[in-house]
Amino acid sequence: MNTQFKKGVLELLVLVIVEEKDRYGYELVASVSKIIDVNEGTIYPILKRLTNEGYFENYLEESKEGPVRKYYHITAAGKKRSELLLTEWKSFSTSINDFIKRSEKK
Amino acid sequence: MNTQFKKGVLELLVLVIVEEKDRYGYELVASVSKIIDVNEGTIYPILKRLTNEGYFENYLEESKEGPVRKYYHITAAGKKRSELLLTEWKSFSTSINDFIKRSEKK
DNA sequence: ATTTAGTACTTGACATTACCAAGTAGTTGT
DNA sequence: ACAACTACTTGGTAATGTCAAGTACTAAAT
Repeated sequence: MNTQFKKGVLELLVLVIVEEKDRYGYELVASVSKIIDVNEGTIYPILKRLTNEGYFENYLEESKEGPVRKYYHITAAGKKRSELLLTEWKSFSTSINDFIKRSEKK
Repeated sequence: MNTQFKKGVLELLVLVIVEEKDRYGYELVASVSKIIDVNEGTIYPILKRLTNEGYFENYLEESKEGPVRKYYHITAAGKKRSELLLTEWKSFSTSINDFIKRSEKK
């Protein structure tokens, strides 16, 4: 799958998934992977960035099945960011898909 | 509009528009701008790249309204590339939009 | 007891692509 | 001459995803 298409969209997916409920990184990699193929080394830096930018807060919790998990919780700013990206994505993908439909009719 | 969303998609738009008929750069900037906001300095490098990669061929033609125009014509490889990107885009945007719809229902 | 597999996170080097800005230059109308 | 529009070029920058390698913990198999 074209790597370029994912740019920006992964951030949106991560925001939406964490907004639903608190998640830890490894879990997120699995969740996002169900939607589009993605790499561990891609998701973790996004989590770190979104935390630095104030969209997430994190806390640690022990696990019975492995090492400590770092959970991410969305902030108010994160919810705003999520809504903004969602709106932008819908408008963007609609524009592109409408254009494609028009060009296919010809 | 989120710059990142455009990555890869501009190449697709350019391919589809040139596939329809031969186009010159300035015209393409205008065509793509009708679909999504885009910069001159973004389109010209894409044209150069797609030509270097064998997806376009170009030729010059005089214009009555200004300097010489460089027209781009799609090659067989370009048509293949266009189809591939189109398929990938449709699959990608469908995956994302289906996920969004599911998450909004909850 | 040791190995293997699965869980969980980190990070540095790299590749790709869009933006911005500035520049060159032809044509037309004032 | 000058401004406005047409037309193309390019160098520096920013943003983000990939790859690869590494650290480390737990549980089950050998």
